[in-house]
Amino acid sequence: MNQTAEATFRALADPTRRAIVALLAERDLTIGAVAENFDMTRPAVKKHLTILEQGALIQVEAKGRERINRLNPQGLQAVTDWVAQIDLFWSRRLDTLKDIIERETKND
Amino acid sequence: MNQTAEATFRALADPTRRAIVALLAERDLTIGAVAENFDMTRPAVKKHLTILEQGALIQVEAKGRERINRLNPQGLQAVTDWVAQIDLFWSRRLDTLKDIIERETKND
DNA sequence: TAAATATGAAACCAATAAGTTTCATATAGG
DNA sequence: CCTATATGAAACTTATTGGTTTCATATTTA
Repeated sequence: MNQTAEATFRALADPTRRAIVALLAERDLTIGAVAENFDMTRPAVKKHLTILEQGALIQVEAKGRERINRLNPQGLQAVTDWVAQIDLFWSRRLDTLKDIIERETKND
Repeated sequence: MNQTAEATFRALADPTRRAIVALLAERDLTIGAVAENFDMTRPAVKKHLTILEQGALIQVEAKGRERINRLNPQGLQAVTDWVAQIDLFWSRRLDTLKDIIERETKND
């Protein structure tokens, strides 16, 4: 597991941050616009956005005095990749079990 | 997002717990056997296992005085489902952008 | 049945996380 | 230029988390 995946899973642990990801999947938003969707202060939302950026889940583009927050699919890919790796181990194991059963059946 | 997914993301936030999931993808293990793989006390590992169970990432089977910990693919599925939903929003958005560009091109 | 083994659970501690308030800075607009 | 707007960042508070030690309980097994 690389450093980015570490930060990515940490970022997704919080429900507010997952909600922000869902918001940004639909449209790019400034920090203030994101904050309007939550019952907390703007600085709190800004902290969440920083953690999402560290987890490569969003990218931030400076545009004048605004900061445009945009979803970065690479972060989600890191999650998908990790799950796929676990699934691979798991399926190999099921295959082994199937082999064992088939071998035993053949010996009947 | 349902309650299980909430607990699942929380469970995966910790690197030790992700390592436990990777271990259990290869073979079922007792609590003690899991603990042998980490530089921490057995009670600490047991706490991690409890959190993984709450997140539906593992299932625990009592067998005499032992507790067999087994991977539960349903927990991973919850993660995959969430990512797929975000990807869906994102791809819809790209489609919309593509439509806009095509429409503009047609007007040239 | 007594000793060893595997686990459960409570009490406690230090670090981190999530939120707040407050103030500073940079850009837009009239 | 002056004011409003959008954000940055520090300091602080409280709750949660991840870990420990300690002791109790339930099964095996000699």
